[in-house]
Amino acid sequence: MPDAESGDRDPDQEPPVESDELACPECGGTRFQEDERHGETVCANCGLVLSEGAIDQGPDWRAFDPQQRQERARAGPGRTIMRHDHGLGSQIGYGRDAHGKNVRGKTKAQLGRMRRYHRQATYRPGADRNVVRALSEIERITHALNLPDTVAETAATMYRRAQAEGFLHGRSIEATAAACVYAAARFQQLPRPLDTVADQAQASKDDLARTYRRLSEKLQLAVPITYPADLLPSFTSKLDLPATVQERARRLIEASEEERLVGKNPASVAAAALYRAGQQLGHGVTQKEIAGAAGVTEVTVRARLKDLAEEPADEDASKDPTPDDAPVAV
DNA sequence: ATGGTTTTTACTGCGTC
DNA sequence: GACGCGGTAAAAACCAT
Repeated sequence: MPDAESGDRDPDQEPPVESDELACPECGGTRFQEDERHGETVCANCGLVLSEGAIDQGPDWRAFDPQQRQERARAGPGRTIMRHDHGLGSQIGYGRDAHGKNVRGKTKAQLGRMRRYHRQATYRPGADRNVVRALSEIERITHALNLPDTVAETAATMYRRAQAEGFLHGRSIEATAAACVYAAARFQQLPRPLDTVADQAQASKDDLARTYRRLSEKLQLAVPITYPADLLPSFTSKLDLPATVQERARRLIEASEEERLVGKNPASVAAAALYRAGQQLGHGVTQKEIAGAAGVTEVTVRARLKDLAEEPADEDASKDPTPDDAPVAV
């Protein structure tokens, strides 16, 4: 039976509910203040500016058909962290001036020179080329892990910070990029196990673990701990289990004694919970399958089964009031 | 480096299909 | 006999100090 206070877990930790999209990379806080005037989002806890220039990324015009779209478009795509120049680079075009007239002769030659200088000035081969490589690696890993673009963006921000602080010296871009994705995923409560990330990355697990550790030290990342429940969705979809199993697994974890689960690999806890929930609901998966999905061994799953509650916590009545109880007007 | 804890590896036995 | 499951012992990995 679950104890009375099982409803509110981790009393010492702030409940990560205020913002379900983001946690502050500095302090892990999840409460944010919007500074409209400056267009900034600021962590309410430590004051770190999380995003600035929070401009409306969409166009300021509307188009109702492709022709209007063509006519009204003035600017290129929106600002994005996923380009080495944030998508804001400028280019000097060919052939025509601002009035649409052809340019020739002296002016044309001048434009050519300007183009060359511009290119040389804006595209710094060293740093930017590496950023380009890192960003494409971040994007690749993120997608391979079925993580949303917001994770890639957080990872990209982290990577830039890492580079700005000289973290890259003597370290591989690939491992650092992967470490950023791993950390960013955890920040957004969409953790992936370390070895799952390593599988997709161009780095060994050891390499990734070491790099991640150093990275979080260097950037003072307050990465929130991984809750087993956060891993459930990923495993559930891997095994094609119904949502009811996932929900029951979540309640099984809730009903368990917390002391027995701390320090244990959260993936193993999630795996055991899904296994037991599946059994109880007649959607049996084998220990082998669930262990494979979670990246642990069957032995470990069995060990966790002993730590896990036998029966799920009480149904959260407030969440979905059962229609049967509702008074029926005749 | 060290020592405590957790996880993995390897192996065994039992029941079921 | 193959498979799933449960267990154990020892080695390996991990982590804080």
